[in-house]
Amino acid sequence: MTDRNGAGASMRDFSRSLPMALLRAREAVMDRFRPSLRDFGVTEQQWRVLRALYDRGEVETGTLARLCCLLTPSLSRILKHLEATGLVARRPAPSDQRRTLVAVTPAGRALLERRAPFSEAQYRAIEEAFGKERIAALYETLEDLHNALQNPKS
Amino acid sequence: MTDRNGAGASMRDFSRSLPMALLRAREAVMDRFRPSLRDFGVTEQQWRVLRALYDRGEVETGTLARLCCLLTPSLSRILKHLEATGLVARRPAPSDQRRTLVAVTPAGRALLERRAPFSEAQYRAIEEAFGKERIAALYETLEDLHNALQNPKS
DNA sequence: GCCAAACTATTAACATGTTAAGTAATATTG
DNA sequence: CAATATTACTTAACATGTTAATAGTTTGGC
Repeated sequence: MTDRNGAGASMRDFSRSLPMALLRAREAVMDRFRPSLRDFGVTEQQWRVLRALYDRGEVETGTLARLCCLLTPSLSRILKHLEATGLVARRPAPSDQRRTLVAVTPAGRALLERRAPFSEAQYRAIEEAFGKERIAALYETLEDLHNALQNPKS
Repeated sequence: MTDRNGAGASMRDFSRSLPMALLRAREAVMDRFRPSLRDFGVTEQQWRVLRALYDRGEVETGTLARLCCLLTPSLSRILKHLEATGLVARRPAPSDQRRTLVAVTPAGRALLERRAPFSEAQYRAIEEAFGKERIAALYETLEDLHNALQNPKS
């Protein structure tokens, strides 16, 4: 009996929590990116939205939420803020008035391109510290894990 | 030139964002745990706090924050809530009145032990879907990544 | 064409993430 | 030992996470 709480309750060691392990790793990575995000006056989530729009052009809100791993209520507020600061533009979809199309503005694009070099520099530092091949392998493992858990036995 | 935004800006593909990859994987995992958290009326972060206290006994607030990957302002509010609902107890440290010691109460312990089996069942499902060995390897990779990024070149 | 059901986005309410400022206790220095 | 700096925690303010409810559109029978 190694657990300090007795009772024979079979509880896994807290250090073997998968959500915690993923969170700790992610925080270690984000600590490298937070300084420049702060310097450019955007939050992590705002950057994700701008980043996705830069790649994809004009997309629907729902699609954007999936791309950015955001829930639609959060995205709603983020878009309100980004629109107010002139970094994105919204318009109703012509074919379906329920849907909203979002796109990055020239000002948003300019911000993206100004910060990109700082972000890339951190990626190079991370790859140097951990190994480019191990990073590539990690991407693959994480995607596999995501796919494996996507469709439950239902 | 394959980027749809021209301008020659060298911006990595959004799918190769390490924070996004870690977040997507974590969300896929958390989706398995959220239902039972909801059933037991605790948030993810509240559970982390209870879980850490169950393992470690009485600990200082600062230590607890590090263990749970929480910032101290967040932990402050979480502890206020957990104390109000009788799941944890706080007292000033006898040797240093600045510090606060926190411990789980019997009610908190009871909650932990009631939910533990549901959590373990999900771990078994995840290990079955992805492979116990790959999970173990992932833990190691994530910890290595965390350690590699801990002490910057400074 | 009409009505109920399904869909999309938003708002509301409460909890947490993040940074800065504040408060109280301890440690340091002269 | 008094003035100062440091430490530990909390509060404050704004942004997001999460769930439920709401409002406007569209779709599918009938």
